[in-house]
Amino acid sequence: MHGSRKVVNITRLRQACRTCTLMELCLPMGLTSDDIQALESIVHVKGPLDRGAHLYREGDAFQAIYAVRHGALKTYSIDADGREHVLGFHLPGELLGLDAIYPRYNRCSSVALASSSVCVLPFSQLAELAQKVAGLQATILRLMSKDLSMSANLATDHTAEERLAGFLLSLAQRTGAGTELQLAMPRRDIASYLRLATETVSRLLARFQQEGLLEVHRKQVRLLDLDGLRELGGSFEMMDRRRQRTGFV
Amino acid sequence: MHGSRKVVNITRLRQACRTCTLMELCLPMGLTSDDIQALESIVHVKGPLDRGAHLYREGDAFQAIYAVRHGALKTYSIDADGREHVLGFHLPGELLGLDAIYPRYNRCSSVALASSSVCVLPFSQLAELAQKVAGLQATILRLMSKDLSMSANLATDHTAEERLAGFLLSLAQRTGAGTELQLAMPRRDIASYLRLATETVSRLLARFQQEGLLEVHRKQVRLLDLDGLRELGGSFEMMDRRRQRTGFV
DNA sequence: CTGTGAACTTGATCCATGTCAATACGGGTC
DNA sequence: GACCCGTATTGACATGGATCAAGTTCACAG
Repeated sequence: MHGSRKVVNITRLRQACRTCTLMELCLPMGLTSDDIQALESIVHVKGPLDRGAHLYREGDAFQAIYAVRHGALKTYSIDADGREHVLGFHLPGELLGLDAIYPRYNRCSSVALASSSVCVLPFSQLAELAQKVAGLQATILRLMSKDLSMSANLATDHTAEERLAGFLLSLAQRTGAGTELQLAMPRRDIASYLRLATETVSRLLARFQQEGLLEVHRKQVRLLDLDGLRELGGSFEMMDRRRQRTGFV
Repeated sequence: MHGSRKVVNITRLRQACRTCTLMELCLPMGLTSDDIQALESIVHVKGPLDRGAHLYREGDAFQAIYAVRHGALKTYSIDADGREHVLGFHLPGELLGLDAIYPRYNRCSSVALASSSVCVLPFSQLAELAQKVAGLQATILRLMSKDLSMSANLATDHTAEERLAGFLLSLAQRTGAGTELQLAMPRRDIASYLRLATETVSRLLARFQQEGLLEVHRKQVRLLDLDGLRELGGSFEMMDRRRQRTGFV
């Protein structure tokens, strides 16, 4: 764990947003080439983060927000009784750490679910730049607004069935991989995120499979009947048409 | 409904943020006098909205965000089965409509729970101004970040007991009225927001009263044992010390 | 003061989901 | 290929909260 540091730590690389396949999902979205150049000058890449490595921890002073480049991360907090609660999953192109702006320290921890890398966006510099670049300010506001919509979505679904179906649809959309899902997170994390027992997730997946809605084997999921799933968990459906991914990181 | 229009419609008043008792909670927070003057020039007051009057409806094009001046509003959406889901309550000093920035139309409706008035902040002008006034951009980002934290809080509590206790603590803090709460919303709305049955809310309030945690009579609630309530629903506790209200609208 | 309807409370019952307990699988390593 | 251990599945049972069904209280109108 110590000796591997030298190998792992390829941080502080400059990031070329202009050639990043995630450009259409991420902050540079809609910016001019000049604006993106300015953005690149304050961004650097961090990673790869091994599975289990933390990006930040609850209580850390707020310094930066992050954009996922590849891999997957989860955010979680530990409650008074020591139980872990998963607050969200973060896939390539998505921002991370926005909830720390207000309290000025992180109220949750963030850990890699698989080997991952992120773009680090030092917040004070980012805010300063957004002051000059209207399109950047607009993009940040829009992405934060999207996160607000997403949490409202989770809130609307109530039964276990609805939440799991909605979660799978949401994942399918966010990964852009069509109907073929590779779950980056263990059942326990899905359950925690949806506030269900691990066993319930397992049983529901089995039932969905019996009903012909999907095929599941461990972390491999193939969605067979999208309409059927939508009937169960419709509200998770997101509104973003641009999210159709074209490339892969 | 039609004839009363003339009386109700005292909209388009200019708002003097500088003398508003909510200044410390709302957008002008931390701005210079000049900046606030610029803000005032784009803000106008709308109201009073009678109980049941809508501020905006699901599907409306996104034009403005709103700051509650007095009263209380709820946001809700109607699902595919026609059931209403309460997404949030909005008290004086709080912003409303931020979730519509991203999709550019409102994904939920907003209705007054009691006679209310709001400041209307036309978004394009607000964004333009935030471009010039760094403190305003910072304030907007911070308030949006706070909303993200709040939704994470709701997500963390699981049992009915925890959610209701947390909700009451949150309300007490947000109203700043100490331990004396006047619930603006009916039980049905509390239940919908916390994803419980109305009867469960009623029973839990009765139980909390039996246990000496609070006194409740219809919409009047007096919190007697804050520590006891915190033990049940601790995670709702907010981090904002400035939220201690000094005045009243 | 009395009537009316909506909001709330209380009680009885049921069921979805949590909990506890085995068991099975599969990816690593040697 | 065989062992190992964390992850996932499956089963049996317990229970919190939903649902159904009366009542009760209160705000308000007349």
